[in-house]
Amino acid sequence: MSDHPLQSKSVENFLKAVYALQEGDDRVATNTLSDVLNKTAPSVTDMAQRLESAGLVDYQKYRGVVLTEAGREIALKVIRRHRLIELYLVRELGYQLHEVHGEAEDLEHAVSDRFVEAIAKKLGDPVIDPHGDPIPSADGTLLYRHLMPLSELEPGRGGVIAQLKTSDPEMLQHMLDRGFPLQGRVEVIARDPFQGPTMALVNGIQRVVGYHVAECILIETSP
Amino acid sequence: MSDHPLQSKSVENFLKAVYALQEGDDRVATNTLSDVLNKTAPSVTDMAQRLESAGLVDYQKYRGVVLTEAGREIALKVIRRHRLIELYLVRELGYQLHEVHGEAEDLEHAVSDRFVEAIAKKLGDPVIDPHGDPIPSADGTLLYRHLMPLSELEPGRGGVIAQLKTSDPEMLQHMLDRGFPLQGRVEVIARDPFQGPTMALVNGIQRVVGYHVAECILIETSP
DNA sequence: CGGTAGTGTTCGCTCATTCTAACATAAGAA
DNA sequence: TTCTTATGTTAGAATGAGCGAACACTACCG
Ligand SMILES: [Mn+2]
Ligand SMILES: [Mn+2]
Ligand SMILES: [Mn+2]
Ligand SMILES: [Mn+2]
Repeated sequence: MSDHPLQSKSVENFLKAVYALQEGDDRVATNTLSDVLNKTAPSVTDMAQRLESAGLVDYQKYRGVVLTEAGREIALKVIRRHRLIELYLVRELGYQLHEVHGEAEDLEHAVSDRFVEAIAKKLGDPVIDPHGDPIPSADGTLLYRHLMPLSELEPGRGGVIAQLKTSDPEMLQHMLDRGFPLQGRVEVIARDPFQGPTMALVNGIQRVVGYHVAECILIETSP
Repeated sequence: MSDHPLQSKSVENFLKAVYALQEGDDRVATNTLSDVLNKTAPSVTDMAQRLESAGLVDYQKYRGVVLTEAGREIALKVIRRHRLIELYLVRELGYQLHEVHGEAEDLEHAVSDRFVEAIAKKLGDPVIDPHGDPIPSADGTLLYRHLMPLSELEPGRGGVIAQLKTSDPEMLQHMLDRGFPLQGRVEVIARDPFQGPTMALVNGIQRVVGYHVAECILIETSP
């Protein structure tokens, strides 16, 4: 427990990464963060210690990190910014889907609350960003949906493409190239074994996509 | 002469400040920069030396600093960003005039070229920002206008309010409160001596404003 | 239980930014 | 011209952010 004001690009990115990796209550390993953030392990340990003493994470030597409530609040705020900015870029400034993540990754650390709420209002307080991720509300609430990876849908089952879960512009582009747009109606026809490709009908057209990509195409299933 | 990539908020703000203070060829004193940037003198000297060795300014011990061509290019680019952002905030996001400077001061360091050109296009490639400052074009050209401070206009003379030359939100608010909006048609009626107030007709209504504020209200004069 | 492979931390450095205190120079007054 | 004051620079230190090399734990295998 400390006071330190502590805020910066590095800190915000760190907290966001912890939030994203920390499913449930699991502690996040420093080396995992090292990979995700593209920083060396010593840098991550160092940041973990600084944020621990700032009260934003609970860090325990050799057993990783979890967000405190204060840390979680900041993470959600940054994620809200990120996703609203992405949507704004697509809707108001003509960005392509694959262009927005990089830009938002920087802008999220520079815009004021005033700015965020102005674009939120202009966009009509949206709840989903252009990749299909939920946008946290100003008070930190997230829309919950139970989504299944396309890679796990049995042949015969289907639904709507609800999320393209990647921030890699190349993969995103690939998904669209292969004919899997957000909101598309999809029905699985078949899947090869050994992590083979999935064949599916998307909006009535037959499409094929590899296993690892299909893992990142999330479906809101219908009976 | 060096290579260093060197780019950052501090550097960009420094170059912008030098640009603004450097009328003609005059060297800018480190202490002047110290005031404007709200940094101590040693910090400024230090930055001057680092930018000298990066080839962005010409710094001479005890005689201040001038931009090199490379430095000027960066300064103009940052100013373009700043002013386009200000205009965008007013036109598209409903900001008040006095709110935009602070926001732009941060955003100018975070937005990409892609972003700047997107908003420039959306705004119709404007040449004047919401304070009346000229917006440098992408290739660094500035609209030139010969403007006179209201404080120097003889009684009987007049013109159009072309620029409110302050970044202080309070002063800006004050100018508008006193009835001196951009584009207003103004005619000087009288002025008290000893740096006294100026009386003027603005859009037909009689107004009064103090000397120091009148110095910052720039007029495009008519015969 | 003991040993090793893999994980995670410390140590010691570097750079950018900023500050305070101490020192140096330049410019104008006498 | 010499002295004083105002202006400007160095010295020394701190903080945040990162890195590579060396060291320390854990966990799992036999
Ligand atoms: Mn994103
Ligand atoms: Mn970011
Ligand atoms: Mn401004
Ligand atoms: Mn700035």
